[in-house]
Amino acid sequence: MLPSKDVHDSIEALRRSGHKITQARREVIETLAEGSAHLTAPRLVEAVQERAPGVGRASVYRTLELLTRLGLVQTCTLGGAAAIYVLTPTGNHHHVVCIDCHKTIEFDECVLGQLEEQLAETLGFQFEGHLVEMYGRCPDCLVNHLKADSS
Amino acid sequence: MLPSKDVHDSIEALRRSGHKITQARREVIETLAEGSAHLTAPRLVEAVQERAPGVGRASVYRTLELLTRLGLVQTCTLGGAAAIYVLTPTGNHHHVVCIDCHKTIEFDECVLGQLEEQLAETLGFQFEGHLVEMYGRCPDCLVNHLKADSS
DNA sequence: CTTGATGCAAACACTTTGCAACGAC
DNA sequence: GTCGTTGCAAAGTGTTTGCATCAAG
Repeated sequence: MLPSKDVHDSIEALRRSGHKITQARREVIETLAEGSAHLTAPRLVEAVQERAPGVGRASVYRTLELLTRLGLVQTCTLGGAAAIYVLTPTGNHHHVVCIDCHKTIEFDECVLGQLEEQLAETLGFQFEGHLVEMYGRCPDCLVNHLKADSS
Repeated sequence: MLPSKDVHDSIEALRRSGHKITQARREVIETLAEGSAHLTAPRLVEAVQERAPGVGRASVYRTLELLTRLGLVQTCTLGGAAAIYVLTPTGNHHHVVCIDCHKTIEFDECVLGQLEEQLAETLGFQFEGHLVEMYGRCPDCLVNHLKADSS
């Protein structure tokens, strides 16, 4: 996998905010960027240590905390109870999640610009990003669900 | 506090899906409904046990799992790492969160109807609800942030 | 060099599970 | 009376912290 734009942007942002670019941080960022992973913290630890066995659990947690604080990573739940970490240097993220099989699809269409303007005016907020999760049933699970209902 | 519509609706949904209405479940639902609480699981346990000292930790967790599975409760993160449980019998929830002081505001305006239709057509999903979180700085924190920048 | 960051291990916190007893229906 | 549900305590995971060492700038 080529070093993605997200990886580069995140590292630049880290540098600009006065933090050191260490191997541990680089590995965490690259792992997050890989195949738009939807990883919980424990699974991220696993994945990072697979690429770089030397990196400690604690560093992964500390890096997540840092990236989250800097706004480079967003957390979401995809309907579950565990936080999932997503690299989002742009600040925005949009998911469609199947409530039965938990399949997750990302999309880009964003209709929130107007809402953002409106809320900025009403509340005086200055927005930096947003997260949208849409819950429903995918075509496959929809069929099974309807079957189960009519039994 | 009057028994809210959300409480009533949730209990009815529980009953309809064939589950018993126990005191533990009632307490969890009422606690979630109270003052539109934004509680993590451990804080929910505390809050429930304050009203009803007899209710066990495990029952709170089991009730959360059940309510989530039935779609009566949604989880979100408000930008943090811990899941927060929100009673949403309607399936939808919208937050504005300050990334500095974590103040949270709920709003109702929803511009996602059109997007929902569009995605339903493209992906074949049937949607049951959605979650929106908008991250930014509240007016107070915005002032402090700009001050800090120019120092 | 300096100082922030790291890895480790231990402490701490959170969540799940097995099971006998209970209470909603 | 039945069987789903409960509370408890113990087991199992996940997360944080203190500290000596290391390496990025």
